[in-house]
Amino acid sequence: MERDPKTGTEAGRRPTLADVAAAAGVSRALASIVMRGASGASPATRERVLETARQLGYRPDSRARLLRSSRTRLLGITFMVAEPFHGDIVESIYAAAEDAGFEVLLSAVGGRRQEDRAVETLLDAGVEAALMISPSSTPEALAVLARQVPVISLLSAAAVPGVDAVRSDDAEGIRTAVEHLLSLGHRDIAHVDGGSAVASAERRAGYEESMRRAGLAEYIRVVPGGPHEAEGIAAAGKLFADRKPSAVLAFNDRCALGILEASWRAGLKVPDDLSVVGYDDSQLARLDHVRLTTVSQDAAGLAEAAVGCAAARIRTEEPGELVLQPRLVVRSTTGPA
Amino acid sequence: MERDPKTGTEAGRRPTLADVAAAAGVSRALASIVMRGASGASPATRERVLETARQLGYRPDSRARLLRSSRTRLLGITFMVAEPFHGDIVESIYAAAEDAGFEVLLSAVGGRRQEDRAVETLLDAGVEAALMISPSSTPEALAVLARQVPVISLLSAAAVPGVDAVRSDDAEGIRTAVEHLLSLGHRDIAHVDGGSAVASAERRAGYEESMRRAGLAEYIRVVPGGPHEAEGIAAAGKLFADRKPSAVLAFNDRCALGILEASWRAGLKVPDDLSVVGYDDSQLARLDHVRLTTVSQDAAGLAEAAVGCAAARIRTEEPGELVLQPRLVVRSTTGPA
DNA sequence: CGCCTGTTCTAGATCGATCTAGTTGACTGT
DNA sequence: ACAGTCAACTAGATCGATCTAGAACAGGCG
Repeated sequence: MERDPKTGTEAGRRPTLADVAAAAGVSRALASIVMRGASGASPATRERVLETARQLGYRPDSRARLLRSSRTRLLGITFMVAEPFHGDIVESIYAAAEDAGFEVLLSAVGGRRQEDRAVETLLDAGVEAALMISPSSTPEALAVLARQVPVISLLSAAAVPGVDAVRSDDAEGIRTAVEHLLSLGHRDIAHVDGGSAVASAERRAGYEESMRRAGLAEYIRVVPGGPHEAEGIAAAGKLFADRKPSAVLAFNDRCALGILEASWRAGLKVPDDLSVVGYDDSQLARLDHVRLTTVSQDAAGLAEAAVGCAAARIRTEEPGELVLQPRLVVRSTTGPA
Repeated sequence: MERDPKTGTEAGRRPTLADVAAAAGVSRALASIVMRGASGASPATRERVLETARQLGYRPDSRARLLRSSRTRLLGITFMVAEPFHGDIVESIYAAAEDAGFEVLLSAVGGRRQEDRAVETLLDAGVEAALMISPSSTPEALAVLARQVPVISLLSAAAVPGVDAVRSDDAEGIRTAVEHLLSLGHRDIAHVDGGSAVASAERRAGYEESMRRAGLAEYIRVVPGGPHEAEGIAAAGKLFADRKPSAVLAFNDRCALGILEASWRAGLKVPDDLSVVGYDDSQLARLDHVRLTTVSQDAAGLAEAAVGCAAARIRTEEPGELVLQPRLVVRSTTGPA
């Protein structure tokens, strides 16, 4: 077996804490104290150990660390690869988790792979909490899960005791969108809903109430839609065939994109002939050629709240439900009536 | 501490292998043999141990298993959350890995989080190989990485010794697309390239050669583009202002989508006034309202090849570069000239 | 009966870290 | 000078699995 004459450790193998300790002339325990920044080491030794660690290229083996300590500092996330907005949130969670001193483990849901399998993988890896984006499991399954590990549901209001939820106030989001359209002089404002998707009911209710409060009850028109482009297109077709409104509130960005495409194909100019508002402020909405006016769910804010919520739960506090205020982002798909 | 009278293990805690062994009346070692399906246990004991494990709801702790054994059976993947086609591949890798007996660990690249950080996380978790989708690291960085762990580069031909590459034959893919258009009677076929994106040069070269070979050298027209919708739109604008071709070959699906949108907005009918071909066969292309004719990179095939390649590398030292043949998927955006 | 072969099973070391319970030695106050 | 306090450090147990080496026991054969 080859050995590095300087360090005495085998070549090719990853250096361990014991190697660092031996090279620095201290015990493993002290080296451990230094590596995790705990108190109990003199500044001089600390410096020396850190320096030898750097020289050897030491990186702690997370498996061993996790095995021993109960605090794994690991957050698990389940998400759907096909959902752009999930991707936005995942990116923000990485940032928020890093700031909070957590590592992140991802587990994708979709296709052949079901949510329960995804969560199981995370648990086996030893995560301290599971952040589930738009969980599709039954309340019962979530409740069972929540007994093993703190569970935070993102984007959907989990009516399960023991499961915390972080989401934004959908009714309020829709209200700001309606107000924006009103201020532009629109009155004939239709809504394409999300069908059976999560949060669809809340958004529809928000739309209806906002319209009524503005004295536009007679203009209320809800067209059945869904969370994907195709459903937006179909809904737009129905809408145009019936009576073209001056503005449409879509269930989400993808649905709005469908409406935009249907408009272009029908030769309608946006926003001159039709104003369109989406929901989510996903990457899609921000693309140069779309520039969709949309209600921002503030992925960064949601992510930060979710990570904070997880951290609180791990400390055995009781956070419960957290509702963020959404914010309207005006871009180029809305204009005067 | 509460104890379950039946099993003798503490309530609330996850049962360990020792608990199972005690409950079944065998040694830990034997229980281990049974759990991992190794030989050396009588059928009767095997059955008994498995049954008690099931009753206790035992799940092996992967951290402990991984710590001890060098075979972690863990594959790491780096990918970009914002790329739909990466999502397709990730889903397929999950399936392929499961069939091959591997677990999958995801690490997202993008935004604040760089590729080297993402890979480091995977290494710390103990993956046996790293599958990097469209790696953006420098060849030097990849080479350094490859000395620590088998690295498989997906979608881009890594010219780094020690790094295996799994990709599809881009020139061939473009060729089949050109032939499809020729058979429909098209002659004025333009190409919107991918700018500085990976594989852009290969596809452009494939286009030029196919055109020349068909005796259509005079029709060769390459418009600078890029891998996103906005760039497709801009290129289409330039193309239509100059002289509208009868068909366009886009660098990828997102670029093709941009061209489609520009066409709709310009009042052009697809495929009557213009045929459009994409590349990737991502989810985007399959959406009902898009139905894009595209060159399929066969995410499932790539994933399977990559996982197989990783498995081979882990066992020994062989594979090198693997090139798959792409396949044209004809949908609704191409028609007779 | 004794020797050999092979199967079934177990004790104990081990992976790389953390954590508990000390030990050591310097410094303080009376 | 002596007990008491505190910071700096260490030995050894520990987490939950795997793995090695060898024990116990069966059956087959001369």
